Amino acid sequence: MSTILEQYNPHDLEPKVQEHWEKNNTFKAVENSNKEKFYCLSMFPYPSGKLHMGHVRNYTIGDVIARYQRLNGKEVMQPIGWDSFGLPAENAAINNKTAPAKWTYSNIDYMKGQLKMLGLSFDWSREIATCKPEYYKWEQWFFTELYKKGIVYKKTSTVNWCPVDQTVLANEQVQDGKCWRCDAPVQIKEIPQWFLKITDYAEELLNGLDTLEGWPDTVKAMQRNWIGRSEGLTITFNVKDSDAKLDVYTTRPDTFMGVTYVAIAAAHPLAKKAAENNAELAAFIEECRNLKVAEADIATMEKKGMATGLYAIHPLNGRTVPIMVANFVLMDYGTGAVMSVPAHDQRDFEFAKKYGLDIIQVIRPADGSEVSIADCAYTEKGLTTNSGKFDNLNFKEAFDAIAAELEKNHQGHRTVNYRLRDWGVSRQRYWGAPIPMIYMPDGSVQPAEEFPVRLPENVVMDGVQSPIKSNPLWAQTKVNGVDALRDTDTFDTFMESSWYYARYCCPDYQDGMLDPTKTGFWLPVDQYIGGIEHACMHLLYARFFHKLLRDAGLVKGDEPFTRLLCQGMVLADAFYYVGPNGNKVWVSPLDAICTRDEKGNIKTAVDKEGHELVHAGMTKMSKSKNNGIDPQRMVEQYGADTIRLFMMFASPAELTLEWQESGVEGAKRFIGRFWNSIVSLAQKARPADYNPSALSSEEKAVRRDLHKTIQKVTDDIGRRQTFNTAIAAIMELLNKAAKVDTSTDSGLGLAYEIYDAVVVLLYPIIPHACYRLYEILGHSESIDEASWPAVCADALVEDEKLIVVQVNGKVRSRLTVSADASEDDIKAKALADEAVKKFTDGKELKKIIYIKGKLLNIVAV
RNA sequence: GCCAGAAUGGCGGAAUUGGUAGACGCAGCGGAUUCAAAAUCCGCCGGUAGUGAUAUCGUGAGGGUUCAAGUCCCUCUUCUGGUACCA
Repeated sequence: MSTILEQYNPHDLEPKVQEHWEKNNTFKAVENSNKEKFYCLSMFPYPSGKLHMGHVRNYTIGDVIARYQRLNGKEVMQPIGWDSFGLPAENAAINNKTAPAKWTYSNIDYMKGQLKMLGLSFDWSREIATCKPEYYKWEQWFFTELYKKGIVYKKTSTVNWCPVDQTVLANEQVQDGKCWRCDAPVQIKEIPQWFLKITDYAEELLNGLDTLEGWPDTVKAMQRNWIGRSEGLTITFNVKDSDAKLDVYTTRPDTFMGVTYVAIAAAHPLAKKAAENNAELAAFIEECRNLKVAEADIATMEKKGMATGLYAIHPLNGRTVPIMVANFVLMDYGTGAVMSVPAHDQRDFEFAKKYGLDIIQVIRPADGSEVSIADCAYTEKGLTTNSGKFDNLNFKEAFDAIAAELEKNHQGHRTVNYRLRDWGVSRQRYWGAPIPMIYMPDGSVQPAEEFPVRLPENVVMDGVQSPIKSNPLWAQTKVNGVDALRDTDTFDTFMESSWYYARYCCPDYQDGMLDPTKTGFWLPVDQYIGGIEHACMHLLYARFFHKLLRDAGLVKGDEPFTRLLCQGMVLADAFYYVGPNGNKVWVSPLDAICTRDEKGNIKTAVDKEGHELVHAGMTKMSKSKNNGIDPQRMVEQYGADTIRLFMMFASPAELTLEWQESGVEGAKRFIGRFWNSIVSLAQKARPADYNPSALSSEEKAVRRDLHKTIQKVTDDIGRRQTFNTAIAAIMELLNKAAKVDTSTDSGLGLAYEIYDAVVVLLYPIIPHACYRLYEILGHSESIDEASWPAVCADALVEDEKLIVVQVNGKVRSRLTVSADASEDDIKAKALADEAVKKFTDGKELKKIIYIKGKLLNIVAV
């Protein structure tokens, strides 16, 4: 027998195993299989330059599920590609004096190598990059089809405008209300843009959530709130001494008699008209432009307003109420006007107090109690009061009565309203798919007919203007011999990510956007995995697109993703110091030298150059905060299996994961121990005849643990998706297995049974090590062809059970009883127990609660 | 602001349907091995009182429901994600 035992050396082993997979096309997914299909998809990455830990977490989770399903006999498709259009490429291109395309393609190359190092079981033959014309041409085609169907329309909408650079800014590019490049205060500007009518599908998108049993409730709740269906009233106010009318929408018609003013957007036509003869108002309207378009900014800014001098006439009580311009009312949303009931809405209340507007209480508590509206609005629903003939009605009665009255007068009607807004897809940027629309000299618009409308890749970025806008030649085209101009805007990149999952089914299909046969086979995606940050936007857009594709006959079924797992962020400590210009300079946590208090919290930190650092806490790993931990460096140091194991063990998938180097060390030690156990076991040949029923009772107990563990790991990975507890259960089992005496044939047989099973249980998580260990255990076929271990029901039978005995809810004793002990036996034994008697002596037994096979609680006073 | 999460030992976390709080791992401490170190192996490891058996307190804060609450309900605090042009 050889005395040199094979050492665990991931740097030697992992590339070899990966080469084997690549050579054998092990993970190529085929449609003509007799196995059940399983489509496992992780959200594709933006090729930012390097893989980050968020990617590693995402793809490791996906890979564990994919490999688990393969072991369970499924034909698994796990594709990967690149979400390769987007803003960062433009910024990087400027910084690195290169073209976005070149930068993007080289990033893809590099990151592809990094993904391969992780040993992920992707079918690389299906790789997609969305910035390639072969991909986006179909999106452009589909957009023109949607245009023909009336799903696409154009309207003006607001953007962040830098008046100095004369360019549109993303919300991200606005910092403290100023342009990130030139520091000029940003303004709101209205420009014409293309929209997709997602609101036409609002009801279906909302109702569809009820069918998504495999989605987390939290995501469904977020989408429900995002769609924000409400039932209310659209009410028309006449404007005093004018023909103009104002439409408002309210979900609280019961408060209607308490309206004391109407607020309109600064961009509202009435406001503009009123400002013509009012310099002060014109100045205020101008001031309202100094804003960011982001909802969070609007919601938290100081609420300001100014009277227009115009009055609206209340349709039911004839009262004239002032029309105010308010900075928090936006023309984009709803009708650009809102009715205000300060007595029963907190924002209206504060606004009314500030500008001396009337506050009239029209709702009182239903229980008859008094409520003061001196300090804040009363926003509960109750009974109407001070409402004339509508008095003493509850919410629904008041709603119905007021709606009926307004409908009779033709001044209002019931409306179902959605918070969801139509999807604006125009971007004034270069690095995206050109919008395939053409403007004719007569002002008409028509869709392009040839695809792709190609984006030039060899361009020079000036840092301000899109190259397809600054080069007038690009837009020039001819339609039937007539000179015309192309749209120079590009698509929102959420367009590409809304249908990539379907294109993976047929990445090379030339005859159309999608091959219905292939999508029919693979769709829906059985398991989708991605970050919770996409809960509302990407996941809603993709669901919407799926319905559009369905209506075009390109896919079947109503929903694209059957089961969804939203992984948490990967966090690391972030540090910065304040630079010479008052800017924050972020320092990598690897370069921060910390002192900690007795609780282990970071007290002070300095970097190598001696800058005193501010600890910004554990935050999402990001480029902007320079707190990314480089996965490649980690794989080079520890091996892919160790990184995979740590990621799956350190935290449940849906929660945040805090990067801790010591935890990685622990993961590596575990693999090493597991390796050594198997290598030394394999020094002894398998016993020829292994008979589990001949095991000693101690051995039987360990075998029971093995089969309980198989059962638990199956449930944890397959149903619960709590990979961390699956790993903990395996560790626990292996701690016990290490104590099995292998000097007897029965013990040796048991050890082989355990390690044969555990190698397969761990294969989804640490595939490289398990690949080799399976060989070392003496199996002739590859572990890639193995099957998930089966639970042996006989092994699970227990002859004893543990009953916890409580007195008044506190644990006082534990009883081991035979498995068939009756409730009365257990009660008698518990009451006779010394430790129990100590707490029941001299007391009256009120009752005894027995939870079968688990617990007995004696209530004694 | 609004929507959705999260908070449990020194740390990451476990407790699946209201039923033993702290599984598993990290760090730490003690020991074995070693010339020594690394690696490895064994043991201990929430607070307080006690030599100990044990008792008692303890799951962000404050209330409540229950025989029983980390878990359910109400109020609040802090942190995280999203908030429609970052992806």
